[in-house]
This record gives sequence, structure tokens and C-alpha cells, in this order.
Amino acid sequence: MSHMALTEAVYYILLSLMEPMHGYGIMQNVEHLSNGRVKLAAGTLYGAINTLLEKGWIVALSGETNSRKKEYQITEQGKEMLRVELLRLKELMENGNRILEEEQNEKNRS
Amino acid sequence: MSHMALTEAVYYILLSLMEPMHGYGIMQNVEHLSNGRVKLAAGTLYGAINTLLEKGWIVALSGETNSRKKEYQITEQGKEMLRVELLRLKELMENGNRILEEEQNEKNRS
DNA sequence: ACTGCATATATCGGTGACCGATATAACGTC
DNA sequence: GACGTTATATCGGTCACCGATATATGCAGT
Repeated sequence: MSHMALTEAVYYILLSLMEPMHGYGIMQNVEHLSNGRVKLAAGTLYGAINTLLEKGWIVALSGETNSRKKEYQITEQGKEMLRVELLRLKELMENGNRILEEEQNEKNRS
Repeated sequence: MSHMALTEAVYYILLSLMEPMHGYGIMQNVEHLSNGRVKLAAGTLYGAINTLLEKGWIVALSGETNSRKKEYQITEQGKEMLRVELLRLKELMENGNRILEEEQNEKNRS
């Protein structure tokens, strides 16, 4: 596909990193954003962070090297991915709502 | 997670089967619905159909046994999954739009 | 001081979704 | 009858994710 769908994990990690944040903070933030629905497993989180670093969608912040916490932030490229993803979500929602409403209308006519 | 995200493939297959349809028809319908963005690979399509049959989210229609085409249709359980998925998509979009707008507002203030 | 829990990062084996290739065959049309 | 499209099916490989495990620090209660 020309542009691939982001996974829910990656989507929420990118969204979290609109503000500088360290790994564990992302975990908590994602759970909070999704009202407790999305709980990232450690393997998912740190695996995704490495993949996103390699892709250049996020960067590691150089400050605070003394602390054990490593902070990350989204890049301009990462933000562009979020914008594209939001268009995809819009397409999915519009198709879903339209088709489910069509059935509802048929039921009402009968 | 309490309710898992549907993959894009499964989402569009379920949406297609709001009307009875056979496998190859689903392929074409999904590509049409997504304006050419989503092209299901054969392995994805027939693999997903079997998984969805096992889960009871779709059923095979008994008619037209003479034809090589096998028709399928969504079940009430499958429709419920679509409704849940639409709520998830709404959550994702609201979070994404809100957080990206926050950044835009900060830029405008400076 | 020590005990225990939350914080914090990292790795590893297993599962499952998806892709692309391949195979097979019927249908339509030129 | 040869060829492209329609149609279903399977298989090996890749990748994201999960859950378990390991390791270590920070902090609060006793």
C-alpha cells in the first residue's frame, strides 16, 4: 500500500511524543489517553521506540544523561505521519458510519 | 486489552459483508471503498475469511452451491464488532485532532 | 536498616496478521 | 483455442505485538 496504517501502539506513542517524554511516561500517558483501554506491553513499547528511532520519526533528547530516564520527542517527519494517519482514520470512520447508517435506514423503512 | 483493535483488512471485509458477497467481490469492494488505497492480498483475504468464520462474525450462505463462488455475510456478532470498532476509531481521532490542534494553537500564539 | 512497591529499561520466545508467490481452474471474448 | 479476468486456496517469510523474565533505582512505611 502507498501508505501503511499505523498500529495503535505506534499511533499513541507518536501522539505522546508531541511533548518530550521518556519510555515509561509514554506507557502511562497512552493508558490515560485511551481511558485505560490501551496498555502497552514493555516489549511493544521499547521495540517500537527503536523502530521509530531508526525511521527518524522520533529522536532521543541529549539532555539528562545523568538520569536513567531517556527522553524522546517526535520529529517533523513523525508529525507528518500522524497527519496522514488522521486522514486514514477519517476515511475508515466515514465509510463505517455511512454503511451502518444505510442498514439502519432500511430497518426504519420496513 | 479488553477489546482488540480490528485490522484494516478485517474492518473492510466486515463492512463489505453488510451485503452478501463472495471473496473476490470483497477484494474489489474494499479497493473501491478506500479509493484504491487498500488492496487485499489473496492470502490476507482468504485467511481472514476463515478466521472470521471460526469466530462466528460472518457466515457462509448456503445458496448457489452450483457456482464456484462462495458467498458470505456478516452476523449480528460481526455487526457488534463494527460498532465497537467505530467507537475506538472515534477515540483515536478525537485524541489525535485535539493534540495536533494544541500544537497549532501554540504556534499561532508565538 | 530492611522490606516492598512503583519506576524504568531491555531482551527473548512465541503467536498471529499480512504479504507475495504459486497453483489451479472456470468463464468470457476475440 | 488462446488469452485475460475471475475465483479460491495454500505456503513460506516478515513484522508487530505480547507476556515473561531480568536488572536496577527511587521512595515510603515500619
